[in-house]
Amino acid sequence: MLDAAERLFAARGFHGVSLREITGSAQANLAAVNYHFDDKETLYREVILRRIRPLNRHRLTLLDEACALTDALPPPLEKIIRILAQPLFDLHRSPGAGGRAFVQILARALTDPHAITHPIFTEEYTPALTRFGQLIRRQAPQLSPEEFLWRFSFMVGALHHTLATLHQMTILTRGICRNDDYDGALTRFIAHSVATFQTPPAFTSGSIT
Amino acid sequence: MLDAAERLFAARGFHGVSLREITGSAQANLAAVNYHFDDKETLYREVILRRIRPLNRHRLTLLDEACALTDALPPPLEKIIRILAQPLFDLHRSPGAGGRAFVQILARALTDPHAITHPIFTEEYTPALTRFGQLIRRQAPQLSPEEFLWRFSFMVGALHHTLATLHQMTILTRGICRNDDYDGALTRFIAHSVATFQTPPAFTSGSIT
DNA sequence: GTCTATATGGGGATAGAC
DNA sequence: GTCTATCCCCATATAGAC
Repeated sequence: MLDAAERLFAARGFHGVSLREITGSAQANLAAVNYHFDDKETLYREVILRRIRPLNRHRLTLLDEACALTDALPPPLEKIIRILAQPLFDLHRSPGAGGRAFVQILARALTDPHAITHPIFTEEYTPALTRFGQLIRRQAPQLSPEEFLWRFSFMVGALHHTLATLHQMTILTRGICRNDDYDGALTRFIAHSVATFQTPPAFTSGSIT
Repeated sequence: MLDAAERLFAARGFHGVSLREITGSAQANLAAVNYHFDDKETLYREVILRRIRPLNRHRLTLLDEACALTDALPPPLEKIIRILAQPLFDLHRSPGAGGRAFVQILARALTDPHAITHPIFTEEYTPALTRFGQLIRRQAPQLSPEEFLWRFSFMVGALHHTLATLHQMTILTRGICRNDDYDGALTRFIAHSVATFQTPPAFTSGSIT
């Protein structure tokens, strides 16, 4: 049931899917949704929470392990960013369409402003991102806080956009980049992000102290 | 009418808005939509086309002018990327909420897979992006085609994600980056993207030339 | 041409049978 | 607990009055 909902919500969004389609696709009956979950919104929330909590737990565990290895120092940039990104790529390629559907929902939620999902992500996703941000920051002390945060936004955008469009890379690039080239995409994303934070501060045409 | 539709579609998506809300907000009556446009989908298309066509015309004009200045050579990277990005930032800050709403719709459409918008963007937006890609490519000959296209995807993601989340940067960064700092965001995006294409191929953890 | 009134279908939610 | 049948509302679209 959650699987069917996840797939349909990913494809057409919250308002684009009816409970009838979901229960039909899950070979359950209509009342089951309102019995097991309270209503459509709660179902949507459960679809997301089921994935997002283990995802961030997993990431933060890896991050703690990496921090333990380097003792007082933050882990290398390359490692932090891999821990941020790899679990998403793994979800995307995991068996069944569920992981990929979730990544689609995630990418959409990060750009949708007033979606029902907004509070969920503010509570469940942004804090984990912030933790990554803090560690990366310590490896990029040459950047002003402002400069750093804009670049962090660029990185987050690149990551989620790339995951959301991964399934059509073959067609978009006329076969040069392949949909299923997870390793290529991940490796290049990591290198790109490391460079993002290592590039020296640019000439600033305003504000900066 | 188009303005009202644009604002509401941006906030809640195609399925999340009813024609009643649109006509109510535009102080028109319900039947007007079906008279002036054929149906809801056509209205949505018109909302998008009204902005996207002038946007890309403007971009391509600027690009042609820039190419004319450098004769046979492609314009500098920094200039190409500014022409790509600045019109979107300008739209975002243009008077009224319309431009910002459109940018929101654009960002969503680029990550939504099966949305109604998909064919529109394949026809009206991707070709312009491709043109920019070709010119940037000539300024990044050291990259393999594959490497180049992944990085191009990162850049496109960073751009649209940044625009889609610009309105909440103040809150996300606790005041360090400001919602209305268009110049700061644009300048940094350009510098970031130039570096994206100038970073040497193979994975290196050293600093950038 | 514009708007009122309505047709027609589908939506979420639920009462009550089993 | 599970499912059927139904309630009631709201959606889009349109026919026909002015």
